[in-house]
Amino acid sequence: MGTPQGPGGLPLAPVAPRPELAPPSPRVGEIVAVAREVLEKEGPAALTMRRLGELLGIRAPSLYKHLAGKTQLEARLVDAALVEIGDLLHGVVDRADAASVLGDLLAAYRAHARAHPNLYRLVTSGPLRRDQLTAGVEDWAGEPFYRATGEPYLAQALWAAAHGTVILELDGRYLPGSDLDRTWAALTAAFRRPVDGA
Amino acid sequence: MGTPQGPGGLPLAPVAPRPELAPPSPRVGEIVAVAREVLEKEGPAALTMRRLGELLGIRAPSLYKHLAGKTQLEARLVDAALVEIGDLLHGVVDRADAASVLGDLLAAYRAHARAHPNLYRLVTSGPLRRDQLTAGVEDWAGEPFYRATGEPYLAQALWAAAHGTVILELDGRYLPGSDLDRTWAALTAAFRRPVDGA
DNA sequence: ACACGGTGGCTAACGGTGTTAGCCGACCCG
DNA sequence: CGGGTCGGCTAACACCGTTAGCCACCGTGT
Repeated sequence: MGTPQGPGGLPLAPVAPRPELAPPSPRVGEIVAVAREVLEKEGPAALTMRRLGELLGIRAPSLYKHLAGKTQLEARLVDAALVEIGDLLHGVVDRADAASVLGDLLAAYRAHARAHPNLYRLVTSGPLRRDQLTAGVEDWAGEPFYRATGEPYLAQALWAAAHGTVILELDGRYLPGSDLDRTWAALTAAFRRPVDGA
Repeated sequence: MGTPQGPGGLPLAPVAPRPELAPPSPRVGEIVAVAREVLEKEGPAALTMRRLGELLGIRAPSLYKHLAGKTQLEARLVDAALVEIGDLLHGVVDRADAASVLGDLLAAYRAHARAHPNLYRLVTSGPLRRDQLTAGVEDWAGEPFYRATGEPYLAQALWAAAHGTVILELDGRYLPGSDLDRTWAALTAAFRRPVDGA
């Protein structure tokens, strides 16, 4: 079984609908935007209700007039980030041909995570409160891996492997001096091999 | 290149020395033991200086007579856990033959993480403070992946993939209803393939 | 024109966290 | 018997998320 192909030898077309996020009130949108900036530029420890208030010219308790709590705020960030990464990866798969999908997909996944490490960590680590998220957004973000592999469990394994590889990179867990490009090449080769053969 | 084999067709012998943890004072050992129990049985949120003091019949500030701080305590836990998992995985590789190493190794890794989810999370997530750890313990714990693959970067990729797959499992991140055994089978197959061929 | 109600600020406060300072009793050793 | 170290204690600090309650403003309906 090779890479799944739609008409013209292309990878599978998307099947999950692109989710539409509920548009937040202007003030909420502003808060979420500031929160994202704080998270990305100052790190997770700085993502504090008081810090957000400070940047918004407001006291921390006033934030609760707009948001139910910090976890809901984080859910908004996760929501938006999932759509963003879903768009990115779908676009990559759209543009790739059967021979290069896998490498392109992994490269894009890695690049995005490295460009937004704190956001990536927020999205992917710890238990996920699905009830706080927009329905379908998770499927949308993960689907490119299915489009690239054509088999749901291989897709999950690929996604999980990519996640593991990138999160360890972000956290600096590899042995010092490692050439991470080679690690990624080894990972890509492992998942490409079944495609070459058979 | 197939699975690396030592004399008799076995996987590579260990090369990193098994690290010897500095024996803590009795009281420190007691604290670390209680901390581990709290972490595993009550979760990371309960791993609190005050909670530890309570269980030890002591006030939280008194803990600082024995430990430099919470991060050092966590480092002790990580240290011990790394040795433990290293022993486990080395033992698996010792007992396995070339055909089954990979599957056995991944199965053992997964089983250990699922048996101690909170400890596993502590060990593997977030930035690693190498200066707080016993030298060599990281190498020791990771080496079984090298022994099973014979190539350092393939070993890193395999470890990373295993980590990603298991951490998403622990955090309940896969789509509801997924048969995780199949995901693991897909992962194992991806890394076994290069061994079969060539 | 006036009262009303919602919106979105505010302060004060609570219970929780890790951590520091400083006190002091007990114990061991010279 | 004196002194030092060890290991407990209380008080306190700064910070966290969060709640309660107050109030000014502003748009709307009568």
